[in-house]
Amino acid sequence: MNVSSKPERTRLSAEDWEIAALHLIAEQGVGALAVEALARQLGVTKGSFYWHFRTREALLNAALERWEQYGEREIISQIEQISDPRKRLPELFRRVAHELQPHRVYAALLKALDHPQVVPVMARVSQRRMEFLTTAFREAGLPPPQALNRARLTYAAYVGFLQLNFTLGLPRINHEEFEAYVEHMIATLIPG
Amino acid sequence: MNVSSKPERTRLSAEDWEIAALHLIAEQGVGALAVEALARQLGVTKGSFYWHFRTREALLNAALERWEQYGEREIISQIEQISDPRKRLPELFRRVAHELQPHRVYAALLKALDHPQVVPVMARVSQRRMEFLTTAFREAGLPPPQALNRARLTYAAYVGFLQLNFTLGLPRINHEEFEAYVEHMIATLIPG
DNA sequence: CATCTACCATACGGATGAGTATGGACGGTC
DNA sequence: GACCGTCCATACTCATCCGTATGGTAGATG
Repeated sequence: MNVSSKPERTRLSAEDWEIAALHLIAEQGVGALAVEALARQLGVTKGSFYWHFRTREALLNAALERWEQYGEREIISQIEQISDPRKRLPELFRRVAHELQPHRVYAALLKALDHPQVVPVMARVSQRRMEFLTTAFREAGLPPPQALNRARLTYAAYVGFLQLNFTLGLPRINHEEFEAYVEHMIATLIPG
Repeated sequence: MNVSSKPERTRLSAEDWEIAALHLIAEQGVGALAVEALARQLGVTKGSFYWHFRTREALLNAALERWEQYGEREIISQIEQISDPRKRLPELFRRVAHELQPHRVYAALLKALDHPQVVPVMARVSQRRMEFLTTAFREAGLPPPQALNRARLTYAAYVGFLQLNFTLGLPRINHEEFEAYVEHMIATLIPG
């Protein structure tokens, strides 16, 4: 469970590089993903990297693919197991609000949409979430066209919150105030 | 009315560089702001740049200051001249939705919040807009705490929409569908 | 124990971009 | 028309980072 400080004389695998890359992306963004910096952080040199990957692009693609496969879908599948459809959306809102850590990668990738490699990944992920939101709003009682627009509005609020919070830290909001904000979101966006 | 193609043998001023920098930021982001690239685009070389500015950072700061001073505040002051407070918010929503071009710089800066120079600028601008929104929601009939949370929600939706639209182009939405979305936002977020 | 393979270090080449040094062109001023 | 300040070109240096070439080591295998 060491992070980076110890020399830790163990050989590395491609997975190690991908995971380390995702951590670095989450903390410093896609632009900070440099092979020599990553190598230093892992206690090795470039010689190691270029044995596992052909290029820097290859690492980024592999990390993105890993994130899309493993780092996702848990929340959606958990919410889907809630029997009462009307309780799903409030629960979704509260969970996302209280477990923001897994969303750091998404927030970082959101700021890197000028890199052509991340666009298709983000398009797929966002599309899946949007569709999930849309059906959830339909099940909550909204007619189809309104459900789609409400999903758009909700997802935009989610994305904007990530930006304003992680990187700008604008709301400058304390804990209880944040709870009130979440409940306000629920009352405003969820019908019934 | 030439843009950049003609040699155009006129001397440049610091303002010219700042304006060109803002255009480049709006189109390609802060990361693409390189002095040699800007010089080529303006038909000169680096020698010109380093006469007007001491460093690249200085140009970025000057461009950001210019944007904060001139490129802003028009919308807010226009909206404030609407006599009926309850008509201000719908009008604000519709104007912002139909004049997205001036928001490109804001969207680009939103993705560059890891650069320490842009953080204070964005903090000030976002803070001003948030306060304007908060009072607008109060004037629209919301009690103060709810007005603040509604402003947070609205501004997050605005920021998220910029991200999902300009760079991801996710909604893939046509014109009439977009109009319906704007009206849905108005109906959902504005009381009364 | 010899060897082979997976993993890594070292040392390079090449490209890019920031910043510096210096000289030249051009218009206004006396 | 000589002079001077403004604006720009040219030609460097320096640092960074990607990618390559090549040799070395540690553990498994026969």
